[in-house]
Amino acid sequence: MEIGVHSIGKDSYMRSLAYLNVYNILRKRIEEGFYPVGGILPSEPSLESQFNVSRTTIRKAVELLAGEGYLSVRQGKGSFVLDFRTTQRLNYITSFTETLRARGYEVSVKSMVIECLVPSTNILDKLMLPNLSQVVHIHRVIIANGKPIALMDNYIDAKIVPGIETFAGKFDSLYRFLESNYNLEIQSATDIITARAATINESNELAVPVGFPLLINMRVSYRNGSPIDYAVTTIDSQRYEFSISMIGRPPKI
Amino acid sequence: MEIGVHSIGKDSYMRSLAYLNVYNILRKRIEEGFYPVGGILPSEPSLESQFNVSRTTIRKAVELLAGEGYLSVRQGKGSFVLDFRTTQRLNYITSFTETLRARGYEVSVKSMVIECLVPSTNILDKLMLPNLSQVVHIHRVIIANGKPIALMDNYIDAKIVPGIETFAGKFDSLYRFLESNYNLEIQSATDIITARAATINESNELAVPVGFPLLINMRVSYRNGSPIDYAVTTIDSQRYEFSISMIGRPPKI
DNA sequence: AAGTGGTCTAGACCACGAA
DNA sequence: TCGTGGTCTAGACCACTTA
Repeated sequence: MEIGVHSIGKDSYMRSLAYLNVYNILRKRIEEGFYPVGGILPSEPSLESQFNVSRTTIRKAVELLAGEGYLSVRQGKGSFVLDFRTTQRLNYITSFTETLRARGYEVSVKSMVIECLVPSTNILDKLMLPNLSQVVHIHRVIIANGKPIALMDNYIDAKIVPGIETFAGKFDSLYRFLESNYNLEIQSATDIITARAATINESNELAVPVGFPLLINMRVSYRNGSPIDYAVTTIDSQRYEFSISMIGRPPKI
Repeated sequence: MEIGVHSIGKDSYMRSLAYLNVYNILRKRIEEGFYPVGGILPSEPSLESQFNVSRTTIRKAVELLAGEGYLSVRQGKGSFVLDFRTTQRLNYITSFTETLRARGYEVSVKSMVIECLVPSTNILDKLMLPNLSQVVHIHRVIIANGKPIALMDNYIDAKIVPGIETFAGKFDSLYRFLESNYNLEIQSATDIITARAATINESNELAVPVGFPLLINMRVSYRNGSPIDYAVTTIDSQRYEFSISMIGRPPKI
């Protein structure tokens, strides 16, 4: 198997980094059963020569796969292929609107504003974008059973969603929209959940008193290890809860 | 999902791994303000010569710190010290006290009350116990760095933890205690996270104003499919947030 | 142009697990 | 003992930011 050594410039998403190439090929082989579930990956030295790259590169690819639940890497034994189809059911990524619908709510979007701007460095940090990058900001008010339940603010690198302004009001599940229109399939995400008191603006948009406790969910969504979307969801705490299932104890240090 | 991120600094049998040493020293400097929040870490080449290790070692330490929310690492600019608040990765079942300790907090328990009672039907439902069952209730105030951070209320079927009253004040990680003293290893759990305003009692115990937003975590822990523990954690939202990592999209319907 | 982090190489030795 | 992953070195060049 040959790996393109260097392809310079191009689109920032077509860059062929060696470890990403290895990662993508290995992942495909796992998903297609070339490396069967329960089986063992070739050893790292073997992959080195197979892909003609250094150990560092192999290890970075394997680390990504292990982090996403494809592999269990054990010193002295090898890297075992996990049943990714079941592990993914534990904490899978759900869009907020999809979750509400699954709970039997009648969901709609009251208003949607799409604008292009240069956001705060905090948001650029989350998206790992350089200074002064243009970002698309989508603001929505989510209505469940006729009453506002949450505010959603999404931030996406403007380069990867050209022309998205023309779709204002024409979608409500952003994930599904990104998948079908831009071929941007989210693979992993990290949420941070906290709580705080409602501001005046929020109390107006959500129809709750000022100071009312709100649930805040900040999510960074990734594809191939790169952040795609930063989403802040501001939720009426009286009408929504997060539910999380877990298995096992943390790795011992 | 990160692998092996929760390195504990003050481990008694601390292996002299170079990257862990660098990690611990840098983390300590950040927590003590030697590298102030908003400031910038010395460059990686500078750290190389300062610690007399290779770039790989420095990068691994920095990667750990970034993964734990201490640093924002930006190409071409540097590594910036973030305003870290404690976060919990929920992919694994973690005890609240264990998580706080892993983040370098000085954790103690201000008061612990263990009592035996017949709880509300809501709690009996969660534990799948018949009406009028006796349940052990453990109430604790968790102190982090000298200030109350959370109230913990655990409910356990009295039959499976005989004599637990005699251990009042003698443990702080309940999971570890159940594992070692009753051979009750938790295998899975489901959390529900919500938010609400602090009551008068809660405002007294947590030293926050009445009406202040609190994070509420309700967890049912299972072993062999049977509920073992129902835990309600009532948390100062200014000092703690939950972190969840997810993989993949839900199965299509 | 200079300095930063990002990637990568070609080695080396160590710690662990199985034969 | 041998093969596995875990750690580490001393370089090198690339990509991004700032000046």
